Amino acid sequence: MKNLTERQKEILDLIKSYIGDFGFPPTRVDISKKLGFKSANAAEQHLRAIEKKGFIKILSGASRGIVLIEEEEKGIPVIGLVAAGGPILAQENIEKRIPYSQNLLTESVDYYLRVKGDSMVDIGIYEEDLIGVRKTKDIKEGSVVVARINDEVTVKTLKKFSSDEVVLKAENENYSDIKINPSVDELNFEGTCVGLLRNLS
Amino acid sequence: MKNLTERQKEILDLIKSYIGDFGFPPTRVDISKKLGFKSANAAEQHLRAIEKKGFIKILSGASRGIVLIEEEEKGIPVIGLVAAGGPILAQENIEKRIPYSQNLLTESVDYYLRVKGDSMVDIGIYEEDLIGVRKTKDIKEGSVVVARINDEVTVKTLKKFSSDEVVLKAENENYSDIKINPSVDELNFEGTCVGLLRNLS
DNA sequence: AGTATTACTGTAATTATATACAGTATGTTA
DNA sequence: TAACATACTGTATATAATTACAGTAATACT
Repeated sequence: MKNLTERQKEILDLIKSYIGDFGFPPTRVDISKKLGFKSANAAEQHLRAIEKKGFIKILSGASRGIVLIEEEEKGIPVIGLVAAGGPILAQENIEKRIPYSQNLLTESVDYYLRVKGDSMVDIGIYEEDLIGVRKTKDIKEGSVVVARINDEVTVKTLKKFSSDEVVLKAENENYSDIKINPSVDELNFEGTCVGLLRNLS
Repeated sequence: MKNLTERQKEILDLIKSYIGDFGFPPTRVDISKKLGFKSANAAEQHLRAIEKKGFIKILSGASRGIVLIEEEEKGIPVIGLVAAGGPILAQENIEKRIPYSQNLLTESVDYYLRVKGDSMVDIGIYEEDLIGVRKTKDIKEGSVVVARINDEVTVKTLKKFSSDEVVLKAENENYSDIKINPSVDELNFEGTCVGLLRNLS
């Protein structure tokens, strides 16, 4: 997918906002009026260029037959199992995507991670829950973090974070703390947990 | 807003599903083809009838100029505190609304209810969580329900449901079961809990 | 019995729309 | 330097689409 020129972006944005306003795409004349073209053919040729670059599909013969091609990055990915050795957000880990939800969780979420195991039940995080994760390096002691220890991804509370020792706490009395020496084990923080979703019944 | 006839509903549904498929509304000819009309005017007259009843707006002169009129519900309501004496979904109870497009839970949700108190912590439902509620009379023992007892709204697990006794269980060992005799106390089930949202951090 | 509503067919006119073809001009790539 | 992409104007035309007008027929309401 090639990059659009400034003008082409402008036209694509116009199409999107027109659809937002009216519920259907603009005609070539509509576009030309809004952008001040004196010929509808200017719009036509822009549309063809945008189609060629893969951002829209023009349905031949149909009036207003402009179909927006969905961008891949639409919606927040839901991660099921994380395959060892790769990044969390690798395509193979993405179960599905759910529409952006800024209004739902107050902080912005980069992805949802499906919880495996019962290590966090004491703070109400259960198996199969989806936790909303925000990718950030700015993690604090006391917050629930997504950590990767030697390629294994885990969700725990960050109890202690210093240069010579990191302690991750499972919120379940049956589990004991995980103590990590960062110079021995490979430790990465993938993000902080900012919300939770659960499907009941 | 008058009621639509069966045929008119069929046409309105067709319009909605067509928009879902293509991203723009159908023409009169499109509608006629799908429903087997031999004259596009059949569609035209149905559209006028549907417009007259307030479900769509026809933009004169524009091709595919059918605008769906949104029903007043602009999203799933979030209920904070329920004022005594009124219905849960009364305007005064609605904190905000979450757009349908952002529905993250698999089952359909009629509203979200903000949890007050700690009576359900043992199954991971905490104060300030939002539970997704589905309005239904079809409730089962064992499921988490939203009940109204003498005008007070509460969230509990339905433990026993028979004609002479209803038992609601708080999922917190510090609380005891609520036993209700339906012939003495007024009991209504507002719905079942189908999901949960939590904002962390 | 008369009027209105629903649910269509059939024809036709007007206008809305897509789209081809012929240009002009500028800047970028091979 | 030729070929190509971008960014338009201007004209023209086929066809897509709306929409008016004239009917038919069944059912409901007053």
